[in-house]
Amino acid sequence: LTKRATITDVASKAGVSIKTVSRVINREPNVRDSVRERVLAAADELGYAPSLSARALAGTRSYVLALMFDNPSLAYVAEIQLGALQRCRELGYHLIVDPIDSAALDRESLEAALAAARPDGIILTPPLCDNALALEAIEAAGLVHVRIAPSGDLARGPYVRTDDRAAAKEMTLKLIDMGHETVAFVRGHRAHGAAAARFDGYADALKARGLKLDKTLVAQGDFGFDSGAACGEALLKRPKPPTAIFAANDDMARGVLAAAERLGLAVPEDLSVAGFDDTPAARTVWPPLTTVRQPIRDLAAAAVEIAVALASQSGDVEPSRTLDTEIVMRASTAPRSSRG
Amino acid sequence: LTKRATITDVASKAGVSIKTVSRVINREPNVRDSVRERVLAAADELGYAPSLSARALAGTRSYVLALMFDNPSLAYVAEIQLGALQRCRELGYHLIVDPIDSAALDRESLEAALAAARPDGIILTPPLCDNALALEAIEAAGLVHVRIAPSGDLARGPYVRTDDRAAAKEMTLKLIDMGHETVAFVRGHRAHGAAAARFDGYADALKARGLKLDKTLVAQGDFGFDSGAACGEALLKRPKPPTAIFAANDDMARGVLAAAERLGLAVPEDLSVAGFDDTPAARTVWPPLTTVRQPIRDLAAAAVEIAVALASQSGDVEPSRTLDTEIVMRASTAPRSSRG
DNA sequence: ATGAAAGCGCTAACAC
DNA sequence: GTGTTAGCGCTTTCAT
Repeated sequence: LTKRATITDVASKAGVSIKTVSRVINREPNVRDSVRERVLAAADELGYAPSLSARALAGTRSYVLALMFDNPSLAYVAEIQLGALQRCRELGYHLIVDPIDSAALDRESLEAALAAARPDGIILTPPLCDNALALEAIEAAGLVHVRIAPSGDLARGPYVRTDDRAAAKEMTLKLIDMGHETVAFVRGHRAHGAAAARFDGYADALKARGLKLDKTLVAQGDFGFDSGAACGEALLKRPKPPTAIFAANDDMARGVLAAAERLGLAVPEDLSVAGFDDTPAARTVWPPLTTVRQPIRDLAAAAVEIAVALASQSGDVEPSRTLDTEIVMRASTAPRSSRG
Repeated sequence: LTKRATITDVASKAGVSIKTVSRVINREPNVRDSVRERVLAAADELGYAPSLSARALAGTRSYVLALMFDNPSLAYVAEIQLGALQRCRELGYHLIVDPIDSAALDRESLEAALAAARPDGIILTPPLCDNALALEAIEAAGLVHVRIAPSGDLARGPYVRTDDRAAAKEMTLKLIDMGHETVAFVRGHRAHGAAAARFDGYADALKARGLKLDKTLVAQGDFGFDSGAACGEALLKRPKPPTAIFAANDDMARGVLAAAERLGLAVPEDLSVAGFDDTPAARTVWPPLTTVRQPIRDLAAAAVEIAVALASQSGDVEPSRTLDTEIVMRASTAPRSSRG
């Protein structure tokens, strides 16, 4: 491994002082264009890349962002990571990932985790982003933090999210407009903010079409596959079963699919099933699930952008953003048939 | 954010020089026990944690390990990460995760990725750990690397793995000993080394029970769900269909399950299905899959241990390890019934 | 608009 | 067994 070029190498090659190189690298003002170009050329030729360690040691920033999560969904976390990582690279930042055991969460271990890598900012995924203890510790440490898809308390600080309520409304409307008069809903975990928003969207849609909310058509799940199966079975065993079931996430929708199968119902001929999230499993299950796709990577990338901007205090960024979702129609839904 | 304690603070508090503190922190010899304890106590009281940046800048180690992967299975990568992260923390190391687009892999981008964060060592997951280009670049950079579950070329360098061949043999034996005379096999992707090992294990088992390998009972898949479904259908449509199908991974086993369902076969009454990997989906599919569990976290943790030991040249470590697998019996397999 | 000098917190090399 | 000194590559502060 050949030794890496340093700021001194670049400076002498460009015939300037290291401070000038520093200015150029950090996009600071007060450098003549001609000098700037010369420095840039020298840096490029030498393959110069500033040393993170030296920068962190000398300066106030660490050029590190931490992604903290306790999300049980591996697929979700993996997508978040990918999106965050990519934008971090583009911005010259490093990302450390920090799985948190929220069951054993205490102030001390949190502070230890924060102290370990002195990040410039923290990205929080749900449901950790709604954890009071975590938020308090981070705020007390005075660290920049950006929440991804927080449940509520939007005023508390920067966040990025999608409009789950609007998306759930749109999906429900699609089902109704396919001719399904009875669209049942399987709610998500009570503690999870997205669960409430998605249910509200379902209710919005019924209202918009002049249908009234039938509480016996709403089952309480917990976002897990098993709860979806149980809720699905309960709903389908009713005297007048629904012809469409909209579950608040894909895992529960897969559970509904399993229940339908056990009861000998054909999907989508006898029953339409829709999910939410567009997890990888939504595509591989049979029939493939109609669902709502969230731009998970984009959410993470946006969170990184905001965190970096906030940490470097570079001008004013919009500290929060709401991104669009997309409905993905697949084979698990169909217009209501005469059989249904 | 209150300023962090430095080595100087600890030194003055303990009444020694900073070098002595350094010795204690780095577990170097030549410190009296009484002094060591005094230093440790002072460090503890001050909440001292050495600055990564300063260490990296001054020393030869960076205290950073890189986890490079291009594995399409999010669940696998997530497990690997968890295991690696945990051990890294215990060893005072940091982990940076580095998703690689192996389709667009070239020497230049690889070197850039390696240069970006000057890690002390690299952990490679399959199939990246078998990528000649990647290995060459890393070796050329003179970096310590540990491969997780490499296909072959075990002499090339340190690795950790499980004995897939032995595990597949064991699973096949279980199926045979349940009374299944015709156990079919769905092979994994040709380029993936584990695929070959698992098939070999299947063949070993047949041989061990004096059965001869019937090539028409072996289907070629690619580790994907769809290939499993296709292979399953082909196998089950044979004049004399197998009563058990062992797929080389869970995704394909789920495909086989889907095929059986479409053909109206009950699992496990008409057909036993087994997979490999114990992915989360193996538990949530219906019926839950009998499969082989790999100690993925342990593999990652072992890889980290080896990498750190190698990077710090601390004594001699066994540079490679083979960990045990475990067979998980679930409802997708049953003794051969009269119906089968 | 540019530069000189002083550290940041630690390890390395050598004293004692 | 313990301490001293000189950097590592950068940012910061203050001159010019």
